[in-house]
Amino acid sequence: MKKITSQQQRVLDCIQIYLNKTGFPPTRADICKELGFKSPNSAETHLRALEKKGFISIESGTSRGISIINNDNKLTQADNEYPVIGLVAAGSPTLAQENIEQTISCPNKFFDSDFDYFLKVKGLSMKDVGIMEDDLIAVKKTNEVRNGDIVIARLEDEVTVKFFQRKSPKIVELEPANEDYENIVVDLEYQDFHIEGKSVGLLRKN
Amino acid sequence: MKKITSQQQRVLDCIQIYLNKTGFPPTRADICKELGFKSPNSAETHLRALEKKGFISIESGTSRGISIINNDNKLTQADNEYPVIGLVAAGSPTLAQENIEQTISCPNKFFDSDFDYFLKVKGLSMKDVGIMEDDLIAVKKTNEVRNGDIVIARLEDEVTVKFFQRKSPKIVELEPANEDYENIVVDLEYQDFHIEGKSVGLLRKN
DNA sequence: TATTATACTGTACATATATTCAGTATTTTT
DNA sequence: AAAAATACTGAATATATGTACAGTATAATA
Repeated sequence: MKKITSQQQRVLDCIQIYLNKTGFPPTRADICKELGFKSPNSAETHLRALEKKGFISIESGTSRGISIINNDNKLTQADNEYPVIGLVAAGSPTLAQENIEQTISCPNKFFDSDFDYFLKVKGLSMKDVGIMEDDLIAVKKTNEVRNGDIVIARLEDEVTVKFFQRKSPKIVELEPANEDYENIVVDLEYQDFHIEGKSVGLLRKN
Repeated sequence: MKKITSQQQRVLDCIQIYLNKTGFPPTRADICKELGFKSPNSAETHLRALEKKGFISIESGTSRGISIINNDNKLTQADNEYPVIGLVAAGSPTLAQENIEQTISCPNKFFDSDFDYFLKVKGLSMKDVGIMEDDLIAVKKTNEVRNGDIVIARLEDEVTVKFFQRKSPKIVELEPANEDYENIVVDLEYQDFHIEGKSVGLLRKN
């Protein structure tokens, strides 16, 4: 696929938005109205460029005969149902009671990594990295985590979301992103500690 | 949903098949050709019946202005491609250059409201409400906003994300959620100001 | 039984729309 | 340095298309 200019991308984008909104492609005039062009030929030349580069196809002599060519994954991109699990824990972890509140339909490769469920955040212990109350964290179940990862960890009966930091073979520190909260030092030898998974993304509805 | 006749079902199927094949809806003549009718009015009356019964909507005076109304849970609950638009502006708005970086496949009803595109955030002017650099805001294109809404606004040549607050008929205030940034007072009489849309959700990949 | 909905053919026309031609100017590529 | 691509305005036009009007006929409904 050849490279696209910013203006051509705007036109392509405009077509997609128009399609999403109306269910059918725009006319040249529609594109002009949307992007502020004053001549239908402005849209026309952009469309021709997009066609030449293989981003769209244009059916000659056909009104609204534009279709966006999807280079790769399209029809096989089935959605999965992902459960939303409530984190009852407050800033310092309190409870680990998992209850599935709902499911969300979402493409498999929605985040950069695959994931297993959404976790609904309680408390503001990670607010400085933009994780707010009721946000949904996309969690990948794994215990392979690195220093600096945002992890979902269970300490005794309490589940929490924090930065992971291994201090020594037997000491792990869970660090909040909020100066009102304090680091949690975990001694693996004497405490029941488990990494549930790590955050690979975030979803917020408002 | 009212009951459909077999001929009307044939027409509805024809529209869907045509859409799948071409990417845009058929004309009356297309339907006639496909189903063997000899008058465009045959298609027209069927379309009117389908519209009356709520299966499709028809945009008056618009070529190929047919869209199939999704009676929710369908097997073909296809995702839409939503463009990701880069916001080059920093905390205080700097540039309005829109460049689409990618598209994201996402279910239509992913957020509580429908939306038109994702906006990639630059700067930290809304960090206190958990909107961080490179977050993707789901934007619904509208200019109907209320006080307290998170809006995407254009002031002169600069696009920014802020809280919306109407102070008087001619004065609007754009308020950041970060004490390091200051409110922007807009005089609608003397400044070129436009509401691009409002935030209906947020997506973060990490 | 009268009325409405369904299911067509056929003609006609206003307008919605694609598309060409003529320009101007800047940027990128060769 | 020349050629091609990009990025427009503006006007003109052939045709693609929606849509109304005039009929005919049968089935469903009130």
